[in-house]
Amino acid sequence: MNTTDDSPLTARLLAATEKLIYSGGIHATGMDAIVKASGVARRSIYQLYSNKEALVAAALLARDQRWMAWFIDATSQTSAPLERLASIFPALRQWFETEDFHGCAFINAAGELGGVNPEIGAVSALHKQRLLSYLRELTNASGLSNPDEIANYFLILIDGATAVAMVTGDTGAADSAGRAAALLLSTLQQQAGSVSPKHSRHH
Amino acid sequence: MNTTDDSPLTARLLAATEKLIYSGGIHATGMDAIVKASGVARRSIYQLYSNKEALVAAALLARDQRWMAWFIDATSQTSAPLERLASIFPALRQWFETEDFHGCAFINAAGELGGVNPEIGAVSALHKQRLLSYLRELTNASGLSNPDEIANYFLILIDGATAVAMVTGDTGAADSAGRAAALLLSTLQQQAGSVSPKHSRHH
DNA sequence: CTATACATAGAACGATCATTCTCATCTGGT
DNA sequence: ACCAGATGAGAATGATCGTTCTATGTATAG
Repeated sequence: MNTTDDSPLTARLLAATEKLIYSGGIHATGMDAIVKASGVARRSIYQLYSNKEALVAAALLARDQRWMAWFIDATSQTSAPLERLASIFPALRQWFETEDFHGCAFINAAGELGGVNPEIGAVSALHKQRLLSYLRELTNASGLSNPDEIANYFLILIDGATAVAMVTGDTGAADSAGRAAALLLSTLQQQAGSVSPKHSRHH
Repeated sequence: MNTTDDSPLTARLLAATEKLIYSGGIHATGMDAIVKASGVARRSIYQLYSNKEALVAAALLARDQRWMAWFIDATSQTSAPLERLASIFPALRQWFETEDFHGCAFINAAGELGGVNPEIGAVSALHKQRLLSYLRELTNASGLSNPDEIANYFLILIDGATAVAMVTGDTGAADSAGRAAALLLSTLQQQAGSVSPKHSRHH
C-alpha cells in the first residue's frame, strides 16, 4: 500500500530508465533493455505506468528533480548572490566533464519527439520553467535593475553552453559562457550604479 | 551518368528525408515514410546510400548547406560588421516563428543518437564548426580585440536561444539573446577604446 | 499453515522496422 | 525497332518493437 511513488521498485525502475534514455535516446531504448537494466519485470512496469510514454515522462520528471537539486546545491556554496551566479559555470564545466555527459536531457527529449509527443514536450518545458524560476531567485537577490531579463540571459547561456559542449565535445564552452556572463554582470552593475535616481523614476 | 550528386532524384530524396527527420526525429522516421514523401523507390535509395544511416548523414549535410546559406544571406544585408552581428538575432526570430520550427536539427540529431552513431555526431560537430568559423569572420571584421572569444559568445547565444525557443515555444528568446549580444558588444567596444596603447602591448 | 497479493521470468502476439528481391515500366542510344 | 540500364511499386524476410498473457516464486496477514 504505497502512500508515495517512492518504493525501491519504482526508484530503480526510474533510475535505469533515466540512464538508458539519456545515453541512447528515447526511441532507441527498448523495454527489453529497461527490464534488464532495472531488474523490474515487464508485468510490474505496466502495472505502474500505462505505457512506455508514461514511463519515460516519469523518468524525465525524476531527472528534473535530481538535476535541479544538484544545480541548486552546486550554486549554494556561498550566500553572496553575485558569487552564486558566477558559480554556475564552473559547476557546468564539472558536469560537462562527466564521463556520461550527453547534453541536456530535456533539450534532447524535446528535440527527438517533443513535436510529436506532447506529454514529453510538456515535461521538458516544465524543467526549463523551473530552471528559469530558480535563476530569477538568484538575479532578484542580486539587486540588479532588470533581474528577470538577466535571468533570461543566464538561461540562454546555460543551454547554449550545454548544447555546444554536447555537439562539439568542448567542455570549455562552460568557461566561455561564464566569461560572457561575468561581462554582462559587470556592465549591468555599472549601469545600475551610474543611473541617477531621477532617471530611474522614468517608468 | 552523374558527374555530381545533384540529380533531381537525389535532391528530392534528401529534401524529403531532411524534412521528415527534422519534424519527427531520426529513429521515428521510417523508410516507408521517406519513400512515400520523396517518391523515390526503395531500390533507388539503397542504390544511392548503403543504409539509412548514410542517407540521414547525407540529408543532414544537405541541411547544413541550406541553413548556412540562409544564415549568411540573412546577415549580409549590410556591409558594416557590427550591424551584421546585430542582424543575427532578428533573423533567428524569423526562423523561430516559422511554422515547422523545431530547434537546431544538429543539436537534435546529436542529442538523439550522437552518442551511439559516430557518423551523425560528426556531421553535427562539422556544422557547429562551420557556423563558428563564419561567426569568426564576422567578429574578425569588426575590429574587436578578442574576435575568437566573442565568436564563442555568439555561438553559445545562438544555440541557447534556439534550444530555449524550441523547448519553451518562446520566440522572444531570440530578442533576449540579441540584447545580451548588444550589451556584450558595447562593453567590449568601450574596453577596446579605453585601453591605453601601453597596456595593449602587454602580451 | 494457508491464502492472498504482488514480483519475476519469459513466452506469445501483432505491428513495424530496415533491408532485399521480384517484376513492370520507362528512357536513351544505335 | 530494340536492347540495356535505371526507376517505380510493392511483396517477401527476418529482426525487433511495445504490449499482453501464463506460470512460478515469495512474502506477509489471519
